Amino acid sequence: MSPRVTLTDVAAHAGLSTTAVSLILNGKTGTGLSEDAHRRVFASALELGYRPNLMARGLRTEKSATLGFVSDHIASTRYAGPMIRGALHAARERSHTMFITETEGERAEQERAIQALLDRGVDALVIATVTGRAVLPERRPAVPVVLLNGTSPDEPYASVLPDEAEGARQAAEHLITLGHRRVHLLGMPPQLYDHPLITPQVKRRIEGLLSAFRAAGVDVVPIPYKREAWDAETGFETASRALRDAAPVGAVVALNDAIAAGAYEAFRSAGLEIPQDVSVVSFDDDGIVSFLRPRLSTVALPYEAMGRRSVELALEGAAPGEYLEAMELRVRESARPVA
Amino acid sequence: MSPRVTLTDVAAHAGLSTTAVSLILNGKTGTGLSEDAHRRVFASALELGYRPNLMARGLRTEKSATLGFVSDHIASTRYAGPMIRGALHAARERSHTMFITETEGERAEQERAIQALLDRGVDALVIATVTGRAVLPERRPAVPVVLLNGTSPDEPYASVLPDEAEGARQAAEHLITLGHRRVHLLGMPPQLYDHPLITPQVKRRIEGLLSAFRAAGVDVVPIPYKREAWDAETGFETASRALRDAAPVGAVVALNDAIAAGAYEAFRSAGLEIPQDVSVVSFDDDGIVSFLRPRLSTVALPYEAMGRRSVELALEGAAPGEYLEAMELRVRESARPVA
DNA sequence: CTGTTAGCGCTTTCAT
DNA sequence: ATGAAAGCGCTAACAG
Repeated sequence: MSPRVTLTDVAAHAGLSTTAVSLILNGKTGTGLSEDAHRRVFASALELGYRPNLMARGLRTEKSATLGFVSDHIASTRYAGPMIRGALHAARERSHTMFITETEGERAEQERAIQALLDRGVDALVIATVTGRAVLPERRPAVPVVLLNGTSPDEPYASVLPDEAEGARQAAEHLITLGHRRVHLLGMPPQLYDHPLITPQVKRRIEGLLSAFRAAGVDVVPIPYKREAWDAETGFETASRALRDAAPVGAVVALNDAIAAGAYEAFRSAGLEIPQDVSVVSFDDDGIVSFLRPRLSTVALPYEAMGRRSVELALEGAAPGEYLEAMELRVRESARPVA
Repeated sequence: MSPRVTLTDVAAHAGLSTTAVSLILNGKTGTGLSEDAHRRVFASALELGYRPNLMARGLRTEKSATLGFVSDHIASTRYAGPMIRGALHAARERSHTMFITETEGERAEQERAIQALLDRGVDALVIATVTGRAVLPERRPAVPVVLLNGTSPDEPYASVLPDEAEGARQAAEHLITLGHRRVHLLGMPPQLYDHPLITPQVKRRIEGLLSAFRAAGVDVVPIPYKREAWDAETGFETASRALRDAAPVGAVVALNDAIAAGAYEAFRSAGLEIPQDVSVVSFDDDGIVSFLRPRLSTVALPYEAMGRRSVELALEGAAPGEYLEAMELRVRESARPVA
């Protein structure tokens, strides 16, 4: 409708030059502009409803107050949501606006997305993954890039990751403190390396568990998965196998919540009560298993905090390296002291 | 790193003016520029890796190839995901990039978000809601706006909605075709108007059901909810009440999937088999109840298609009015012919 | 067939 | 204490 109000309009209305108005509106200090000039400018801007044209400003300053969030998946998983929400909040607090794109994990699509964002002058890029495996851009963009929930094997990028080692330590510590001296690990990979499920994060989770238990002299019984999936079915199967081949089972660590859910089933079918007969501790705090009773004690993935952190780092152009976000054990009712 | 390649660079390299290059690169026709000029320009652009600066272009053309998606919730619900995905796809197909913001349904926050997006020159806005109740902008923005999954009571906006009336008709038709002559409606509102749960969409769902059943001479038994929530608990309670106060119960329509899930429980506790003893049809096709057995026959909400449609309409500046997206009955195993 | 010029709205030297 | 002028990269009248 009404043609946009520009700096020139405000200047005319305030009886000053655009220079003066720009200086004042941007809070530039040390420009001996009079008190009165300030007053007039603010009044005019307010009265006319002036809003700076950010594209024009960006053209001049090379800053767009905009950033790009490139994610492999956003709709198809419940993990993306919290990361995006955290990122969105951090961006908003810094008066930035966020472009979001979804790449389905395809390299070509990601390149297109990054290019499209760069063409629009984003100030920074966060490349997020829900799978834990980041796809790196072919050429390093000219703006800061941070990897969210994914690592860069060789090339140095800033990457935000959950502190799996410390989270694992807490899970182990919990069972140790409760007096358990023998613990089954449900969903262990048959071998630790070069396996599709084993992202660097997962490796740290497992190694953290192992080293904490070892340090405490706790007996660890790995129950590897057969199917390559960390789902409820695997949980059911590994728990059943533990009961059959490695009894007695007094405490288990499920490598994620879905496995824990399956294990619950298996233990129940076997007539065992949780936590009276067997203690369960798990990872992720995945909302989807909130229906479990007794409620699951699990180490939460800090997705929202990670999302937030990623844009903070991106906007301040943080140095390459790993930025770990704390994982926290949420103690509920699925584990208790050994009888 | 390398300073950005501009139009001027390409022009110099090709030995032409920026005008010629601009014309050629934008595929402007009818500008008798020589074949040779075309060749040289494309070659130069390619060789130098030229990418147009979209902010500069936008400053000139008033088009940014950008749009804003303003949603009340994105992380906290599983409905937002598909809408966003659909919108993202439509935007990408049209070489547009999408800003996403989350407002928590707060008017002030939404105003801020809209203003921020307008400041960045978005070409259009889609205002999405997962609650079904759109918050309208205080002043109508200067760019096209479409409401996604929400209506505008008074002011005329383009709004994309599920075709609830037709979806309801399909659900009713299904039971009618199976020979049911008496159907219980689980989760009916005590009165149809001025009730918190009753968005215009829901009203159409209910009225669609009622009119289809009435037309077929089917006996409808409404079982209103007590607690104001369409959740599993309400499903359990209404189904139990139907059994107790309005037996026999041979077929029910649950007003959404959560209610259906609760009803499953109630029927089972009462020793009834689905679908042998009672047929169940429902609405939403909410992934979260995919665990139900027998699998639920339900009328799917077309969220992804709606998301897609919303940006198509926004980008073409569609006229105010309602744009309905088809709902589809997904026939599975929860209903069968009357004995 | 091709080039000159102006200008989008803003910031930023540099003068005064 | 304030303003003139240049210029960010692009497009579009208008001339030749």
